[in-house]
Amino acid sequence: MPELPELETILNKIKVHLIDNIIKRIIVRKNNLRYVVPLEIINIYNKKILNIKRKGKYLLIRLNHGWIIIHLGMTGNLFILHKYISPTTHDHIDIILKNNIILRYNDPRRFGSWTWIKKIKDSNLLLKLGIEPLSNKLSHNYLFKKFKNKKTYIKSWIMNNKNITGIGNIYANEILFAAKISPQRAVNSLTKKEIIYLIKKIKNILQSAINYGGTTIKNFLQPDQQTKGFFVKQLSVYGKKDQICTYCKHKIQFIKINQRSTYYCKYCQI
DNA sequence: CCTAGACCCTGTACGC
DNA sequence: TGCGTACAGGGTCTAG
Repeated sequence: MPELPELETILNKIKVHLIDNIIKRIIVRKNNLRYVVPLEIINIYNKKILNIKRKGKYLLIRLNHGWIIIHLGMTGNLFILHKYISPTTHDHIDIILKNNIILRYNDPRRFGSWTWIKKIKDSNLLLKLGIEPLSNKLSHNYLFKKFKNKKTYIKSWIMNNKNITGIGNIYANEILFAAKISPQRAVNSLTKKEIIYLIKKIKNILQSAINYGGTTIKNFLQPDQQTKGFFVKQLSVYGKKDQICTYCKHKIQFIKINQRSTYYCKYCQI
């Protein structure tokens, strides 16, 4: 489910409730997520939250003795509750805050993870991550160097978090449509002009999706547990197999690339 | 190093 | 309506 724009939306909505607040305790109802939830998290009592930020698709909650690292996997969601509500089947973790606000983690498929690290530089998960797509590090020079002699499909490449963090399947499809580049192009075949245009579209699409509060296909809801992500109305190709391309009126194609659903227009995307 | 494929888990949508 | 199957926004691990 959640890619960079959804994570950014969640972060912006929850941080006002978390920063400088005190975690009274953490209730873990189910600890077998992608990784077993560690005791360092279960045993947190009366600790102040110093900061919270996003890196790629991870949320990093800073306490004075370490960091809680949250990944939402495919179906994870975080909600702010202003009063206690009985948990439902997949409400696996509650962070109980001092003023009885609760940050609740729901994740039906349990592909998400809650891990603990003492220092960022100790974290294998975080150190392997590539550059932030909305930062200045995403430049023509960077991509040109990385693309050299590589035949990887461009879609696989931009979705690989070791290259660029935060771009998942929905936005990879949308970005390549906007950039007019076929998802099956080998990265070393892209021209300078195409790379520059691609970078522009990566930034445009992600920023626009953040502005719309993310994309709700199935179950993504913003932390108020009611608001959906309205970027879904802006989608051009994702989920639109056999529908008509708005530019050329041909049908949107559907193929699989590395087992992931891929939608594109074979006339607009070269 | 790289890539493809299996796998983790539950919910749903669809065809018969 | 009920059942079986395929598929879903993520990432890791293994084999080749």
